[in-house]
Amino acid sequence: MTGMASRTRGAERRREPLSRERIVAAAVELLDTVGEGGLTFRALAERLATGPGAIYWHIAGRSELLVAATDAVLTAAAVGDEPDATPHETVRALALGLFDAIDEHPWVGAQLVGTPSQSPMLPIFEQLGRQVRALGVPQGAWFSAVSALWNYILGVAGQNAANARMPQPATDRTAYVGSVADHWAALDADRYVFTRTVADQLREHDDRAEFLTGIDLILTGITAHRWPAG
Amino acid sequence: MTGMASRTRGAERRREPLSRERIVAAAVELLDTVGEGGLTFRALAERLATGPGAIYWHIAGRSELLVAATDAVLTAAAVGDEPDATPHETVRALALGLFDAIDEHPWVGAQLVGTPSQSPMLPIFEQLGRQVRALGVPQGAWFSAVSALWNYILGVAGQNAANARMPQPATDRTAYVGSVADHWAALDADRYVFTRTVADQLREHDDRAEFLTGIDLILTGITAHRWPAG
DNA sequence: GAAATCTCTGGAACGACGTTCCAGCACGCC
DNA sequence: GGCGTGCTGGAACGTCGTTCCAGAGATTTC
Repeated sequence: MTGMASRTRGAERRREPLSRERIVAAAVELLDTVGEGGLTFRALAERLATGPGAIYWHIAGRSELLVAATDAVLTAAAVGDEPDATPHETVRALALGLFDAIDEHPWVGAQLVGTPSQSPMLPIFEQLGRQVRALGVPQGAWFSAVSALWNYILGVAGQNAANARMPQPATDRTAYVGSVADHWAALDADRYVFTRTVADQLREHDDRAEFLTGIDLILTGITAHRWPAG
Repeated sequence: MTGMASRTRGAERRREPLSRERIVAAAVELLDTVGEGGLTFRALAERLATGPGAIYWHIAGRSELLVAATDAVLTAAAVGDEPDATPHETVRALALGLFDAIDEHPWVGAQLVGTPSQSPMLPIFEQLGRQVRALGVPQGAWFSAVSALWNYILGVAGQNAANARMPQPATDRTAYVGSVADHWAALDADRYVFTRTVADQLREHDDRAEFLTGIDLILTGITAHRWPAG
């Protein structure tokens, strides 16, 4: 497509025309810089040098824009599967790809937990399912096993989104975790024995490694669980 | 202006004054009947026969109101622990209590995933932690093990909240699940082999039982996992 | 008992939002 | 030229969270 006026209009327009892709790209940029609440049709219009009404010609509304933005980020972060990897490794790679995408764009996490199984997630669900099948889980338990993985991943996604929303957008994350850990360590000694004990583990933990540990945990459970006959 | 008799009968009490509790109770009622988006300071004021400004004397803002409503529901649903129960049974009871509370008030699920570890959840975290400890997990892995349970529970909470938000508030849930299952069954036969296969499991699954299966799965993983030395 | 003070009320108003409406532009086609 | 169509962008509508404030009761002070 060297597009020498093959389909484009003869004269170059003054500005690049609006398009669904340009709008979605601007929306992702806005979401990344100012957060979920910062995505406004007015701000978006200003960034695109137009008015709010023009955007509605290309996109039905705010929710469709959020779905499109999520889809754009997720398909860009899609993981190609290594043919020689074990099911365990493949699940880890899939989950890590999701984690990193959500870590980079926390609003994606909020969007994923806020809407029921959406189209951009279906391929990931499928890939997870195939690995579960390859782990030798009996067919009657496929749905349960994948659901466990699924809900865990969405839970972490939601927590990441919530953490990114809480303090000032630029506050240091370790400082925030540290303040929560301080709070835990100062709890009542009798009623919160356990929480006090793990305060330091909270302070020093690494989100990404912890997420992977949870994945391993569930995979261990999936293979070790005594599934009901079926 | 002849109103000398503006005073009501002596026995008739004046309208019950506003109070934080009355406001929170009305908010929970509103959230249960019209959903998360239906909680409006104007609707709340109308229900309390007052103006929006009066509410702000007792409660700082919308988010504090949501936290207070969540706290009210969660403390009302708190589970007392049976002394003779195994750790496994106790975790199941705790998780089920949370599940049922969220099932009855789906907006609680959205609230829990939308805010970082909040005060009303700390007791539950503590109780979960004690059971994990009782399961024999090495101390260095306490935080990881509880986090896995935690994130799974929050993931299910978020999905429940999302499901309750999607269709018309009164639409039958099984009909909705059925339509999703139909969609899954009609997917491309090559690219979605697995998803097609589990479409019927999705259609016939029971949310509550599935949730419990996931809990069992993670508990199995926690006890069977080869924790790193520490 | 009058006046001052405090607590609490509720209606009006502000600014921002999502969304709709519509007058008008630039083009493709006759 | 005229005309229709695809697209633009600014104005406007209704609703939201929130703030403001004049004042009603109740309570205290003189």
